[in-house]
Amino acid sequence: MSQTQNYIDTTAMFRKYAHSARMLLALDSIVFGFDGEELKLLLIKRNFEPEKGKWSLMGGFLEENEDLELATNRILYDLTGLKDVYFEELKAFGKVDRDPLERTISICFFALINIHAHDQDLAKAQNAFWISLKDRPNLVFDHNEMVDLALERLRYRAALHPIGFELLPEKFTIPQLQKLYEAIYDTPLDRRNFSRKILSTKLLIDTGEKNENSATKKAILYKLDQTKYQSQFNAFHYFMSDASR
Amino acid sequence: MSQTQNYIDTTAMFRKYAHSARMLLALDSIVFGFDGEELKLLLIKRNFEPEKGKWSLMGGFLEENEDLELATNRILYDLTGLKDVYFEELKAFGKVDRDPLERTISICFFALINIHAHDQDLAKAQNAFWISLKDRPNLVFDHNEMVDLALERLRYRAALHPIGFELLPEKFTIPQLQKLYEAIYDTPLDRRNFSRKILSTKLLIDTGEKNENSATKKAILYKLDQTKYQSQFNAFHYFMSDASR
DNA sequence: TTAAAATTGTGTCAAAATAACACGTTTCGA
DNA sequence: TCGAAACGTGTTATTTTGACACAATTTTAA
Repeated sequence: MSQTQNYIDTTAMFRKYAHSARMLLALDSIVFGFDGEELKLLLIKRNFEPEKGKWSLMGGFLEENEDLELATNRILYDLTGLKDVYFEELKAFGKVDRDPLERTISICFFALINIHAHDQDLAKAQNAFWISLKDRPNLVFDHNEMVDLALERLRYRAALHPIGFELLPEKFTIPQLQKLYEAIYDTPLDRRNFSRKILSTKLLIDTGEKNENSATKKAILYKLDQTKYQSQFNAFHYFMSDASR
Repeated sequence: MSQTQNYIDTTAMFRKYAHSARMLLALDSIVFGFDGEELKLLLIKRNFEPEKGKWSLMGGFLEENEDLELATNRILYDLTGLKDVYFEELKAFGKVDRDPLERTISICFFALINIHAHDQDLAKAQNAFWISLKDRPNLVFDHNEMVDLALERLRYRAALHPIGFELLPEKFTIPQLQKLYEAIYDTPLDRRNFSRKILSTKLLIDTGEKNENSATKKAILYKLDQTKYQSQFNAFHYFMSDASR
C-alpha cells in the first residue's frame, strides 16, 4: 500500500502531513510564435547553471504563496512582456532524475503569441531568441520531449479549435491564416477549400481594409469576431479539412 | 522579474536551487466506471483527517524517489487492484489555499476501468464506493472542480478517440457500447446511425458469440481489434455523430 | 400453440459536407 | 501593356450524415 493516503490523524491546523517529500515545482513554457512564414519557438541560451551555455525552455519555480495560474502568467510576462497570453497546460514531467541538481517536478504549458506584438527587449534581457522549429537545437533535460509533445498538442488543438488566431496580428488575411495552418501541420492546403472552410465558421469580420504590403492582388484584412470566438470555442469544427486526418 | 530563473551559479553537484519553496505534490485520481447502465465514480468516504467523514477523491503523495508515472500507477493499484489501467493526466491544481493543512499541488488524472473487473475488496479496504454520477455528493477541497473538469475531458476525448472501450468488458455488444456513450453524454442516440458509425471504424471483431443474458433477441458479442485500436488511436473519428456537436 | 412485446440487425433516401478542380480579377513591374 | 503572381469565387462528383422503415429473434402471456 506504500504511501497512499498517509495523512496523519490530527485536527490541529499547524500539523503537517507526515512522511511525504517536499519538492521543487517548476513551470516550463513552450512559447510558439509565427512570423508570417514559419512557426517559431522562443528559446533561452542559458547564461546560468546548470547546463550553462546550452539551449532550454523558459522556466521558473512556483513560490510558496503564489497560485499556479498566477505563476504561469508571471513567467510568460517575464519572457515576453505580454499579459493575457493564450496558454494551455500541457503535462507534468516528473522523472526522478530529470533535473541533475535536485528533484524537480515540472508543470509544462505551451503559449501562443503574436511574434510582432511581443516585447523583443524583454526577450533579449533573458537571452531568449526566436528559433524556427526546423532549426530547433538540442535542449537540456527533458525539454526536447516537452517541445515534441507541445507541437503534437498544438496540432491536435488547432485542428478542432480556433486557437491559431492567437498567433496572428489583430488584422490578418485568409492567405496569412492559411500559411499559419500550413506551418503548424507542415503540409500544403488547398487555397479554395481552406477559404470556404474558414469563412463558413463566420468567425471572421471583414474590416473593409486590404493588405497594403502585398506585391500582387491585395488580400482582404479580417479580424476575429471575439464574441463568437469565445462562445464557439468549445463547439469544435474541423479546421483541417484537407490534411491531418 | 521576481523569481523567474533564479538558479544559483554553481557547478557543484550537491548545491541546490536557491530561494525557492519545496512543497507537497499530491496525485488525485478520478476513476470512472460503467456498470452497463450508468456512469459511476469511485469515491472515498474519508476515515482520516483532514475533512474526516466527508467524501473525496482518492489520492496520495509523490515520493522522493518515485517517478510521476509510477506513482500514478501505484495509486490506481491501491484503489482498484488493477494494473495497466487506462488513465490520462487532467490538470494540475495549485491554488495557495486548496489544502488547509499545507501547501499542496495536486496533479490530477482520470482513469477508466471496467467496473466488474476491478477488485471490490481493495476498494472496500479503502472505504471506497461506486457512486452514480447523478448522485454525486459534495466533495472536499477542490475535488468537485476536478470531477467537473474530468467529465468534460472524458466527453471531449471519447468523442474523438475510442477510449470508451476501456470501460467495457472484453466482449461486449453494440447496444452496450451505445448505452455507455449515452451515459457519457447524457443524451439518447439513434441506434441505427450509432451502429453504422461504430462498425465503419472497423475496430470491432465479431466473436461469433451472442449475449446470452438478454431477455429478447441476443446481440452479437464483439471484441476490440487491439492492433487497430493502438494504431488508429490518434487518427480521430467522430464517435458522436448524433449529439454533442 | 400462437400472438404480442421488446430488442436487434440492416436498409433507404434526402440533405449536407467534402475534395478536387476552373476561371476570372487585381496588382506590380518588366 | 502584357505577363506573372496572388487572390476571390464557383462547379461538380463523391462521401458522410441524419432521419426514418422494416424484418428477424427471443421470451412471455394468452
